[in-house]
Amino acid sequence: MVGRWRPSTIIGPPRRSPFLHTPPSCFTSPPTLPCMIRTRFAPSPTGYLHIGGARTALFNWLFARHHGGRFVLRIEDTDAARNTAEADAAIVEGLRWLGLDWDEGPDAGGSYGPYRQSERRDIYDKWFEKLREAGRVYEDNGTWRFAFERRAVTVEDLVAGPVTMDYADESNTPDMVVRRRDGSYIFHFVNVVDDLEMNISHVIRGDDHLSNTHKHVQLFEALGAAPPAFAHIPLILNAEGGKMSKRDRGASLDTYHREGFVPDGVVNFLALLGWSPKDDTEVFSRDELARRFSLDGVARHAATFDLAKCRWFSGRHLHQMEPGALAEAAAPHVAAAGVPAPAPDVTERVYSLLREKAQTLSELPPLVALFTQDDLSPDAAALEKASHNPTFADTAAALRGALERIDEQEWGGERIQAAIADVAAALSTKPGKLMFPLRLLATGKTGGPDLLPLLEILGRHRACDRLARMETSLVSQP
RNA sequence: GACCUCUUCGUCUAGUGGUUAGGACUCCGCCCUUUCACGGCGGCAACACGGGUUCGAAUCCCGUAGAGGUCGCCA
Repeated sequence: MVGRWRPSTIIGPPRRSPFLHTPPSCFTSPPTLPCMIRTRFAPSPTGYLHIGGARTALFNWLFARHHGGRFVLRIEDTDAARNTAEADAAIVEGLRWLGLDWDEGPDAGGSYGPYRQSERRDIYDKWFEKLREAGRVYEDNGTWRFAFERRAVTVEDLVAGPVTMDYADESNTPDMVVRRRDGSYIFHFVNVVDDLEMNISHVIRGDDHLSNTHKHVQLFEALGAAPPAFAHIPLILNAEGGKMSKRDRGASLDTYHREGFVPDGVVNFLALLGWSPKDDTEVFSRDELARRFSLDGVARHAATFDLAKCRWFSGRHLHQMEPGALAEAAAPHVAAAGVPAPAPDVTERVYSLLREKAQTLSELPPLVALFTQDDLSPDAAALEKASHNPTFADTAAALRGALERIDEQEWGGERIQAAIADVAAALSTKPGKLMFPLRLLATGKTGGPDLLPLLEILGRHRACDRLARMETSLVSQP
């Protein structure tokens, strides 16, 4: 495809063509080596990391990692009025939680810093002077406007393809303010200067910047630089098909953190929201995504956010977690729910039993409670099941009696199973028929982890104690 | 309003002139099972609309409608 960027073909100096932007240039030498891919995520700290921003960051990260390039974090905090340190932290925390590590940034250093726009004033002044010397800006009521070339400009977008804007039509494209009365600079200018100064090779950003790109290309040209390659990724829409706003559930990334979504699952979900591997594979690790990611697979159309599917991806990744890692990840949620953590010696067993029962970490506390809380009371469904079983009282008594007769030293899955078989024989029924009543007695729930291992982990004393208490609650029903 | 972009099951998507339009989530049914899940099998469900081009169009062209974006001393 014309204008598509091919690493192997980029070997000489940048091509200069003021009105047809052909991406990208390779600034580095020696020219025989493929040029360094450098992408950046440039959020404005507004108090939270938006789900769309998170995906933009992800795509930039995936592209850089795929090509062995560098991923840069740059904070666009030129609007002092609404930027705060806390807002700054929210973005960093969000990216860390997703596992998107950056090679250069405010806290990571790098040779293109500083990485906060509020600290780059001198750099902007320098480039603005260059613009003035070139006669491309003029003063207007105290501000400084950039004079566009009044011609058609075509951007070869790596996702959208060629997009032409006719700058001869001034009504749509008035010369833009680049410098405010107070001497500060506006977004378009600082954004271009920073991408230029930081040697960004590929600008991967939201579709909402597609129309801005023609302005940026003109700015790059006026600054005497070859523009980077551009790739505009489609926006994320809310469940109603409208633009995702901060009011929408799930718009802020920390929601997923708080609600116990597994970060790998969220990454997987986000990657497939607008990008396709072009086959039927759905579940990817972060590394697999990086290996397979390509701008060719990025869709042109916006995608509607579906929380249920995100939950499913979380579940798929949760099911694959090692019990120890799962325990660690679940611990804060378990603690927050006021549920005691399992004893260290049984932690891995507990979590390997619970692993496939949950899709998110926040579903785990009530399941962990089955192992660590003895003052459980039967839920409504359990009460109903027991009350509808005319022989429940007899069965319960027999089961409790049989388990109580097991010697402390012999307590274990096999011995319990034998006891159940004895009761089954005495009651002329099948052992399998007794499992459900026993579950009701042991947990007060109609569902849950494997019963025998659960009883084994509980130990004879706690198990029998529960049986007795639960029998009272379940049998004394009207 | 002008300009730019988009439009395949409810949702995420595959599909680049010839397919029974495929997969996934959700939902429903069955199987597995000591329960709940997991898993397996099956089902419901889509080419926005109208014109062309073509032997043949989801795929190419034109138009219409709808949606989104840009047009700020916000980013």
